[in-house]
Amino acid sequence: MAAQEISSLTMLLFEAVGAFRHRFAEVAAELGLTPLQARAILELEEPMPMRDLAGLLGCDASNVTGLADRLEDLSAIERVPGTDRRYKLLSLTPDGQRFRGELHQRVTEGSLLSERLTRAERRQLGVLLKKLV
Amino acid sequence: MAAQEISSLTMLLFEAVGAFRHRFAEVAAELGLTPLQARAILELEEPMPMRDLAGLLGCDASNVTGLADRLEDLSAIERVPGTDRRYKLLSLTPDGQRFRGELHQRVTEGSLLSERLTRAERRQLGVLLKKLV
DNA sequence: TATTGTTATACTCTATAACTATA
DNA sequence: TATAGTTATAGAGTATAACAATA
Repeated sequence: MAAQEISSLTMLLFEAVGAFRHRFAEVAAELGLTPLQARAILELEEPMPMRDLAGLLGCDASNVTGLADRLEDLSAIERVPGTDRRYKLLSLTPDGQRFRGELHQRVTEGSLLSERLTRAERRQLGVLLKKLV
Repeated sequence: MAAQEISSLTMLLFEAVGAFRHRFAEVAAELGLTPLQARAILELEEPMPMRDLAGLLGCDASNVTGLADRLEDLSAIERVPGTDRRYKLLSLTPDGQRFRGELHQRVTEGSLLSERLTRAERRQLGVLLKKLV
């Protein structure tokens, strides 16, 4: 039945992401980062307003203040003024870029995505997930 | 490049699950449950040892003690002895079954999984996620 | 010895509400 | 008025370590 199907699939999604969450937390910890800090660094390919980062992280904007503070303490980012003076853009420093490169590499190494899925399946998964965000 | 692909897909997975997390938290709150309590109730289709539930929830077994305590306070579950006296099985009560039915229904209503994906795509997503857990 | 569950604890993540500054 | 960011706070989730009971 359909109802069962949807909620079972929702549970399955939660279970699946759990495995990634653990591995990701390990990788982040190896670099002295919390998982959320690591996610932020990976999302900051380009400088972006704090509010946009909150959107990508799926958390309230108020939480990004402290997150950005700690990333500044780590010399990973800096706040740069936007054209509109209300905005502060978060921009990776050279140290932040190095964090980002390390994260990319370590997240990739031994990922379930490469161990359990073929390239075609990963592409398929990407298409499906993009429809959901 | 492959490295980029894997970590981008990982980030996408985190972003996608975020939308579900918010909706799920709302539904749980409507019933006076925390998201984790709601997940536990949905996982407990059959009675299972506390440790097994920890596995499904992706958290340390130590956290299930307090979780089970609160679900007992809500009359949603009871601890029943297993054959091996070390085990305690968590079993839904009639109240717990009602919670479970409500959760199934509300999680399904207006789910992104039905709004954004076709039936075939949901089946596809299910196959891919099962390979990852 | 090994495994299940419990307790205590500390840290991380998260939302809400009230605030300031800018538009 | 509306929006971006900040601050303070409380609640939820999480792992670690040490422990008792059972196998």
